[in-house]
Amino acid sequence: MTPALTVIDSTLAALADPTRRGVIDLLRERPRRAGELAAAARMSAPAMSRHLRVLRAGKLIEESHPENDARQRIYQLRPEPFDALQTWLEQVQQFWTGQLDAFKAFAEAEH
Amino acid sequence: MTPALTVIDSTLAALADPTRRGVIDLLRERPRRAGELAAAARMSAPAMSRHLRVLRAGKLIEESHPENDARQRIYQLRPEPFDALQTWLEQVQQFWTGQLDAFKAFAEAEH
DNA sequence: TTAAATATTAACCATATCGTTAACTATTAA
DNA sequence: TTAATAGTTAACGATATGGTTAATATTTAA
Repeated sequence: MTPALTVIDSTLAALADPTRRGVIDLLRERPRRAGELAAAARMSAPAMSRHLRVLRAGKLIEESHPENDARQRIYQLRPEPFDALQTWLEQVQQFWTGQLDAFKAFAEAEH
Repeated sequence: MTPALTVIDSTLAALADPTRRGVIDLLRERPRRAGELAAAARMSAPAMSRHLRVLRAGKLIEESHPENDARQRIYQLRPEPFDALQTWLEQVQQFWTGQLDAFKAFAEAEH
């Protein structure tokens, strides 16, 4: 069993949760504070905090502080894991061309 | 919180497990029997059977019987969920162009 | 300097997930 | 028709996941 790359493992694990995909959707528009995200998900701050930790660990988001208030944490998307996932997806999708090849070989053998 | 499409929910949930991604990788080459997949994953047949059920439920794979032996079940990949996932991924990745727009607007306001 | 605000980590609980072995169904082979 | 084969479903246990509230920094405001 070829182990799929560990990189996309944390990415897919992070994306498997609907709350975290909701965060991704929100961050597509613009960076947001942790509190905003918790409110948007109608969820306690600690619960969101842990989701953000998972997204951070998978490097899907990054954290920063606004210059005026060091208590707040602003989160924004990072493109790399999505790029890596897309690369893997494209590989998988090539199975279809492989299917064509297999059919071609089958037709050859058949003739 | 915009709920991300339910379609990709079962897809991502299915892909979040490394064993199931291993199955996907194997099926990229060619269709396989349930028993082959269990052996490749060094896992009991019941365990693999349930992974296959998850992949089937998400329509990532489909089942068929060989014409000569109706006991066996052959599994092969289905492209649709991967296509849907790629579409979602592309939408997410457009956040980057959005970021550029935001920067442009910021620069305008700055001038 | 004391209180409020922002967010995290800690502790806890309910449920889901993933593996095992045992039991069962369906089909093929002896 | 009886036994073997291929696979699934059932039952169970260990661990992971995701939510809650309480406690803990840390920074800002009064």
